[in-house]
Amino acid sequence: MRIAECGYAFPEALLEIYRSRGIVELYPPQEEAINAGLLEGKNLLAAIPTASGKTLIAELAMVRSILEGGKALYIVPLRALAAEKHAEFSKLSSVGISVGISTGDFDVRDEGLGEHDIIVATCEKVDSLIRNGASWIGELTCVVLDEVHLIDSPTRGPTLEMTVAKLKAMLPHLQIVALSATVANPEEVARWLDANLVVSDWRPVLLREGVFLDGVVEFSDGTMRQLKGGAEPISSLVESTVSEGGQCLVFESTRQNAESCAKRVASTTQRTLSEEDEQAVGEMADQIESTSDVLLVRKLAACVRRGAAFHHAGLDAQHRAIVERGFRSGHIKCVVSTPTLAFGLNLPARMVIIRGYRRYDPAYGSIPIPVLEYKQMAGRAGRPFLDPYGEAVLVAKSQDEAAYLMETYVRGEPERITSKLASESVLRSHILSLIASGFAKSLDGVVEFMRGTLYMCQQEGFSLSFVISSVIGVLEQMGMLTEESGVLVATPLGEKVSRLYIDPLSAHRMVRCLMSSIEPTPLTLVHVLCSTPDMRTLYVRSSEFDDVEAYIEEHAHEFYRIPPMESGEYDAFVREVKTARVLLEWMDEVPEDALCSRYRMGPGDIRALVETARWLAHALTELARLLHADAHGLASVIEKRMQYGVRQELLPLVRLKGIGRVRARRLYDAGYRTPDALAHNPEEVARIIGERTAKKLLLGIDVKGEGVQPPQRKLGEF
DNA sequence: ACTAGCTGACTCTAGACAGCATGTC
DNA sequence: CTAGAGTCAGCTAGT
Repeated sequence: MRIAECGYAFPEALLEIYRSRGIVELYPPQEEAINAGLLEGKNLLAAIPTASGKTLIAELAMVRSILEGGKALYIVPLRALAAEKHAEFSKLSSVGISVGISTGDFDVRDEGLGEHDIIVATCEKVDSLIRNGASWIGELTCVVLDEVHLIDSPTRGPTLEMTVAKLKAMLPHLQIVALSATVANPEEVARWLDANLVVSDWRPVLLREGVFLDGVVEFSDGTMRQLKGGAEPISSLVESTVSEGGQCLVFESTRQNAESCAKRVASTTQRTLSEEDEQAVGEMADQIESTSDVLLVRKLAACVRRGAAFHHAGLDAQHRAIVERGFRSGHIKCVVSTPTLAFGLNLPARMVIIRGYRRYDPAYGSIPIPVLEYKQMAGRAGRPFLDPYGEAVLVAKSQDEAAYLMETYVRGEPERITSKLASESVLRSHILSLIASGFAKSLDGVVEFMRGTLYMCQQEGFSLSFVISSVIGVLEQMGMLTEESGVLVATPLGEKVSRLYIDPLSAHRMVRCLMSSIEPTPLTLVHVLCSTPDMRTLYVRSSEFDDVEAYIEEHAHEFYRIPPMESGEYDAFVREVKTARVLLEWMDEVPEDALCSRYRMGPGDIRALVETARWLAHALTELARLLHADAHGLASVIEKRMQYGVRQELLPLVRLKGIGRVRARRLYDAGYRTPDALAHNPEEVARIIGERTAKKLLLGIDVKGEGVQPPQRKLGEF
């Protein structure tokens, strides 16, 4: 079927956009989706492989919906994915469709958001927007759920499920288009969504899957490939692909393995670099080196310079972006990644090598990854239009293991996905929000609402009411819900907690600390943040244990509560304290590279930690305000100090655009304490922070003392 | 007296969403 | 539904 003959009269301008991208004929799964009523507003679940044209299915549905006068919402699981989709849909601007994005770190102003035709957002953000009463939600006519199989995740799945249930309750005529990887039970999910189902394993590029053992790859179709012998397994696989002009993506299970593998592979890729590659790769390496002195970053630069790279969450966003761009442009020949890339961005390669098929899980030890995850990774192999085929290879070390891998993964079927909603810890937060936002007014109301969830579809005849009533009881005890003449309502505290989007238990911890008699210090408050379930605490190595304990003893009077040493809580407490200590050092201006080497973390880890702490510090400040607690002032200072990583005396300076923790400290030590003081001595300021920065800075300071003017944004600076 | 090299016990392990109001070195 | 790479102390054999 041609896109122009799909039975819906799309405007010529849109067809022209598609033609220019080479899209004329629809892929078979896309045709099936249209036959299943996609363009008649029917709900649809498409369970099809990566790269088989999911995005176009969603796009056509959204565009149709908008042409009929509606509005569309595209829900993704990751911020990086939101940015990617936002960029992609922005191409529709030439047909008059505008696209907005809303995630925690990037937001096109909230009121403005509703004016767009398509809005891309993470599911947590959508939930938050609903809780905060964004009015444009009511205008939606089409919602796309990207990567719905995420519903299986114990941590993130329930949010998606509840958000969908809320949307369905608010908008009975909403068209839902769900996109999923191949799973064992798509019918169940389709039934939940009341959707027609399209299942297909069609791919635009041939995919061969196989297992590597002792220099030979055995593919599932029975063919074998002998590799040039001798070399280390990954290098010989990389060699075979790269020498023929392809690229490789390697999945490892730990960061350390990823780094050392990238280093080994780099000596192979180096030999294949063309002159142009060398030039491009050298520039990227210089760019990476210029940003940071951290050992990890230098290692990365060294790999990139030789045409390989590693990719994991210890790198911060800018480094990851350089690696991703370098790989897409073809100059970086091989990327070795931890699971960061398994779910995240769309980075296809001719060959995907799965080296680490086991993953450590604190509860079970080392366990094999789910088949579903393997299929996701393998599906990355083969770039449409660019590669003649794709290959996915698992690496085995013995005959037995090879047979196991072939059986389990290559020939195996992916698992069922199941709702993870029925746990008290996730229900706590969601039940509070149901009552605070008016979706339910009683125990029965909550139970009734739950009928709209996947959980109730999968567990028919099973009741959640026991857990729900116990959770309501807990929320009442915490003072977040009360019953007034038979109707459940949220207290002002409960209302606030729901909007702040934190776990009620986190809020409860904060409230108890704020109401206690202790005279709080920064450590007291930062530790409370670290003791909440919303904060992921750092691992304490056995070699660090004594040190942290000594710190606890020294600061014993500053903690709101110290669990007894024999209790099961004590280990968790030690982790909280270590985490608090790192954050306090950040707020005391310890340099990034010192933190990285002292605690064996990467810049990305620090950024993530600080970001979470700042979010919780904001919540703490708001709760202190609500409760008129004495600690409000201190909490608010901590929130700002956390944001910038500075001592209190730098706060006036750091508010200025272009001035961060390092420059602010230099200026302060030179005697400049306020923005005003800077304006009076431009020459010396220029000497301290450099001329260009100083010029940009002084443009923003109004000498007459009327404060800071809106900054002039420079285009194309990056 | 010193040390390269080996052995075995022990250690350690992936990722990433949310508020609010604007911009690092 | 519990692995495997890395690290380090302690030992030995060789210089």
